Amino acid sequence: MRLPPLNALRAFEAAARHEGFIAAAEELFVTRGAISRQVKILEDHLGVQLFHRHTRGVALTTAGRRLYPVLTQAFAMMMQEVEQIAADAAELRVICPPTLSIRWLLPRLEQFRAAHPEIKLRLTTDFYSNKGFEASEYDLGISLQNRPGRPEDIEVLPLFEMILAPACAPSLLPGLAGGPEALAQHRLLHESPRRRDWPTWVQHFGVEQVDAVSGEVFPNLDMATRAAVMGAGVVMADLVLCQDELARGDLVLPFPEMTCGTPEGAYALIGERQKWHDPKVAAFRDWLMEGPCRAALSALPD
Amino acid sequence: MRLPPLNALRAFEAAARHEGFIAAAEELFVTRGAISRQVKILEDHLGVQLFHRHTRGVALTTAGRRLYPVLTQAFAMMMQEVEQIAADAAELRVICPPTLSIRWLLPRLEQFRAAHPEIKLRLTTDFYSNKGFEASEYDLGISLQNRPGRPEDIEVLPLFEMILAPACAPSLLPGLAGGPEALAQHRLLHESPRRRDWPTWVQHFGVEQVDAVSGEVFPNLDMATRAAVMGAGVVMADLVLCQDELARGDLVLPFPEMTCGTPEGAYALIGERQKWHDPKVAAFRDWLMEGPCRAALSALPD
DNA sequence: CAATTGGATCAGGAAAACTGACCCATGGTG
DNA sequence: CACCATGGGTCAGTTTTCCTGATCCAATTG
Repeated sequence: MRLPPLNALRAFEAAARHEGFIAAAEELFVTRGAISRQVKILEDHLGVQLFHRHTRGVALTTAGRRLYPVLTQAFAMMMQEVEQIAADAAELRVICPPTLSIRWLLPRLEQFRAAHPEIKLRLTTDFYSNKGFEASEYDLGISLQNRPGRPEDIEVLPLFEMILAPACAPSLLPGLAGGPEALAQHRLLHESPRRRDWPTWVQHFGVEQVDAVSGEVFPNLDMATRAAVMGAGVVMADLVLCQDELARGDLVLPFPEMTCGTPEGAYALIGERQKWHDPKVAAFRDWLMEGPCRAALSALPD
Repeated sequence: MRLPPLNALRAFEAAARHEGFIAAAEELFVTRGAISRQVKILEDHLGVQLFHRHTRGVALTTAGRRLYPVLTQAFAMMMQEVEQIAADAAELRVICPPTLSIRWLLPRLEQFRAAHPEIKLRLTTDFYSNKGFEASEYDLGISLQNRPGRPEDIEVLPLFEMILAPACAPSLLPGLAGGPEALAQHRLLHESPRRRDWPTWVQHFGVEQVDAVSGEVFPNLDMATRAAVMGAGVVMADLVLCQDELARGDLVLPFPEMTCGTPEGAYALIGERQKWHDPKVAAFRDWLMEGPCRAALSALPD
């Protein structure tokens, strides 16, 4: 047998739940006549009375009492999942590494929220591990462009180059007037044991006197930078992420001409290919390219 | 949020199950365009893509993979209950006591089935206990008219009177020529320890010499009657239920004028009032009154 | 005993669903 | 390499379903 008309099932369920057609009609935003008719349709389909009709109100028959809870449960199941999926779909989940998040993305996010109030953006500030997409925990991530072992179905959109240059508090400037070799006499500040920014720069410019792994280590570049502002040493700064300190003069570049990139390339927006043209994803992507990225590029040399 | 259009849910479920719109369309007896449209309606409602559209076929998205099994289960739940209820509704469950069933109802039932092929009649041949209706095990019962403690909402339709008269094999007739008192010299056959047919008759005609509870007991009147045919004794026969034996001369009535009724009254069709006008119940009732009952009445005296 | 309540019914009209013809892109085939 | 078959998208027009709103009806209530 074929499943009876679904609207009739829903009308019956509402009528049974409310123990009356009028209340059911109100719930479903229709008239009593509509409920009356739908219930009759279902009864005809099943070949059983589902309600006893009294002059005042209705009462479930044996068959009706049997059908009702099953329908309630089935509709509840559907409803719950549908609501959850719709709620999740309204969200855009983004993960961004700490320094980039706190120094660049987060301050600009209010702009995005204002431009797209319909999108519930949820930002996670943390380092990204590939399993975030597999577990469908995140719709988008910000990461570095070149990463080994990235799955084939991940789109990568470069945002802006990471440009490195040593930076320190103005008080340290005199001690570095002698040129890059003078760095050997200073404490180097590292963003993490994992990243290789000092070695990259030292190797790029062949400053052999400097021990590129000496100095102090922080969990992220933000903290290393703040330490540098306090005069604790020389940080290998990212020109974009430190632009505020540089603009204010809290940090200065002892060797402004000696900048280089990294093998990891630019910061990049990454996301599963299948979600790449999702409207929310597209909105975030477009906003990022139009606003924050353009601003970032203007902070870079050349 | 409101539940999305149910037809869209059904279309999606079928499409997901078949992994394609064409197969889903065939299942639901519509065109592919209809499925395509319904799926899109659901996607718009949820604000999520449910299928990835490839040039050849479709594939569920994360959201679709999540929604699909829930819908399948919910529809299956509904379907199962609906089918069961419809199947039960097509059945008419009747319970009838053994002797009446085997000697009267069952032989005539083929007639009913032929007249109403759409009704799946299921006969239970057993004694009736009131809980049969409460447990909605039976739609109709055949019982005796007067029974203490019968609930108020049970309809009772008398069928035909139970008329008692002693009956025996022709071979015993000479021994009873002396009149009812001669019964004292014969074995009495009882239909059950519960029924009081011999005492009723003996008391009605004041045959004091006869011990109305002596003799042999059977689980039902049918067996007692068959014993009587074998010459095992004298049974207190029901004229209607023994009409075949009487007509064939296998049994004879030694005192044909001495018949009486019982305090339990007529056989009666009983059923819950709320089911009394159910079409299947009405069909059975009407058939019973028109056919078998009329025939039964003609077998009775007066 | 009139007013109210809760449902049944029906003609007419609104809304949803479907059809059928067309389009498009792709992958296999002669 | 052209061509067909496949599988889906789209849209105007039509069918079907569904709903409305008015009218009945029967029983309860004040």
